[in-house]
Amino acid sequence: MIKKKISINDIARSLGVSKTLVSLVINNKSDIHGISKITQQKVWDKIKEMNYKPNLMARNLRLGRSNTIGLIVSDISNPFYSRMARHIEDLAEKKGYNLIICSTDEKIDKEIALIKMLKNRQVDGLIISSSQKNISEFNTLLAENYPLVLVDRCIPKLKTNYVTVDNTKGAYEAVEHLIKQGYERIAAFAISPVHVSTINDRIQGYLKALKDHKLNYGNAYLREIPFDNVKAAVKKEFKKLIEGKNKIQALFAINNNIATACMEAINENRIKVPHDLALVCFDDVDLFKLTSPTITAVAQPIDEICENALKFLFAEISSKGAAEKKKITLATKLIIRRSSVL
Amino acid sequence: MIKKKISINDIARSLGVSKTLVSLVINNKSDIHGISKITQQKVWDKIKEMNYKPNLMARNLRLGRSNTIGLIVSDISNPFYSRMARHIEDLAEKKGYNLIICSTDEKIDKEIALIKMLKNRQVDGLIISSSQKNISEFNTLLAENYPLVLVDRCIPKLKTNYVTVDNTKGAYEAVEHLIKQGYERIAAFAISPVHVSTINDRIQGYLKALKDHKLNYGNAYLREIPFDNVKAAVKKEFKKLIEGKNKIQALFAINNNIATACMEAINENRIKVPHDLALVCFDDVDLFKLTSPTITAVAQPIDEICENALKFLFAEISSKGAAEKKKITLATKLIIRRSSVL
DNA sequence: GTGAAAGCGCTAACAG
DNA sequence: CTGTTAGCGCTTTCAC
Repeated sequence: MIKKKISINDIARSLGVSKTLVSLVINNKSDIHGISKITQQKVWDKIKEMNYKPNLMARNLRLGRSNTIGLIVSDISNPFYSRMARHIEDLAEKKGYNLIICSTDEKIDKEIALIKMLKNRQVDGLIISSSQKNISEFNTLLAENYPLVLVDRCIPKLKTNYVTVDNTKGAYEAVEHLIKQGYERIAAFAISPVHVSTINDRIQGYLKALKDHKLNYGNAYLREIPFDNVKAAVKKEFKKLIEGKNKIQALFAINNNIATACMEAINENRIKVPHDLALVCFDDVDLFKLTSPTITAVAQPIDEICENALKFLFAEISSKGAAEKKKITLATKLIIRRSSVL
Repeated sequence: MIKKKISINDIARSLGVSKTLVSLVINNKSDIHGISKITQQKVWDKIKEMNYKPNLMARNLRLGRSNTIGLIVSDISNPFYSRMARHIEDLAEKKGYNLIICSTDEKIDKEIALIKMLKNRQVDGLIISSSQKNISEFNTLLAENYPLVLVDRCIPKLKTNYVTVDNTKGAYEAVEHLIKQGYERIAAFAISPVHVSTINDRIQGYLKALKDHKLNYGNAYLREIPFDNVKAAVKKEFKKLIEGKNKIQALFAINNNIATACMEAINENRIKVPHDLALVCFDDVDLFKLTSPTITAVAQPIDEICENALKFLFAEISSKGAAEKKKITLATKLIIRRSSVL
């Protein structure tokens, strides 16, 4: 059995003092309360001797906080989110906060359940890359002044903090780059749910680039890949698109997972990139510079995203949700590699 | 300001009943206490009406648990660990547990501090891929019957649960594969700290394979890359090893990060793989089948690792640390790709 | 300089 | 069937 943990009471009793005194010492408030150095030392000695550790759950209950922040993303094993998680972890730790990480698999209900659960756990603030279509859950959070910042995916009409990148522009630049290389029939593989801001914005960027450059086929080459069946769906659609008279010349993958699946489809079909088909992708992943060929990608400033998100979140936390809501959109960077340059 | 949260007391008062009653209803114990259906319904209605959410921190303090498990790894953005985290998250969630994820950057002191912090937070159990050299911290945990399972990296002499893979054999097979392909001067890039069981075992596997096949240069081609400077160090060592008369013919990268760095070094030096140099790697990553060339890798059964780890951990939790300590070593699988086959 | 007492929100033993 | 009471471990106001 786990040994009975020793509490502040045990320290107090064995020292013949009150637990108030011990608490004051522990929390470095003994000086302002004028507690003698001698007593202070005695307390510290006893704490060490008995190997006392404060119970943070009790402290937090009393203080009405948890020193925990919740991070909700679609899938923590996606390298984009795991890099984000890592950076957030580091920044949070500096302020004494820990991170509870939750994945939704793009399931709206699961996301809502997770938000509720984290609130019930008294998490001090939430960082969410949301799959939500409906904003009512967030309106509730806002009405409660719950510290919240949306990252990656945002909901502009919502009066809350967010930090994202210019997805439309990033996609536009990627597709424009393809056009300038002479490619005309450019397909795009989006991922469901398409209502998510990042995905939708990237689609808009794609469509706008086509239009601005007089490629008038609209969304004829736009495909939506279901989140839970990426590989199979990509393969199937890919096969269709590379056949026939109007077969595509280039492909825009809307995120790193789609790009990876595209590369597999490309290899299976023995397509030569960029000779037979060019590829660009939104999201950069370390290994994209080692694939064959290396993959042109739209890189996001992950560190900056996290730094801003936490700055906003801590402002909310310290103001109890009364901070001015800030919205920031960072720039992406197109990294041109071999998959799009003949 | 955050609105005053409503508590079980508010429900009880507004219903003119005791909070005991409300608590019983909430916890589905009303039937065994014979509380009338009518009263039950009234409670539920009021809960909905007032939008009451139980404060889990208070409940957990009372119950002496947190429904949280701590996961400590060297770096959550390493794909091996992020995939592990994801799977653990899913399994834990099914049992109503959440995950606090912490990265150590291989810093022993940080790991110890994190263990203490998580204990103070009353985390119900710990899953650790430890960088520890000294086992005293774990002995303390064991003496306290703290639910613990080591994953990935283990400390065999410790009487605790662990689940790992046969790193020695995995490395042996990888290196033997190289030898059978005719390569003789095979270097290995390990990563510090080398005392970590997985790394050490892989080194032993490498050395044993050399020895068993009469390659008697011992550790002449073994290099240790510092964890916090992988790319630069790999490049530097790589350059040295591919020059001169005894230049190497093959390279064994001890984990996925090292492999990635090796690939970059290979490209920079315009080395042709596998013609000029073969490469095998411990850890498989999705994108390794898309690199140029594709990379031969020792794959670990991540899902199985996690399933066992959680099975052990929950056994500890439910028995309050009195479960029989289990140790399991799973098999790896060598996935042969182009980087090692002429 | 120090202590008593209240209370954070919850559960559970016991009483009736 | 329902309520009283105690207490998880901690902080903090107020009193001496």
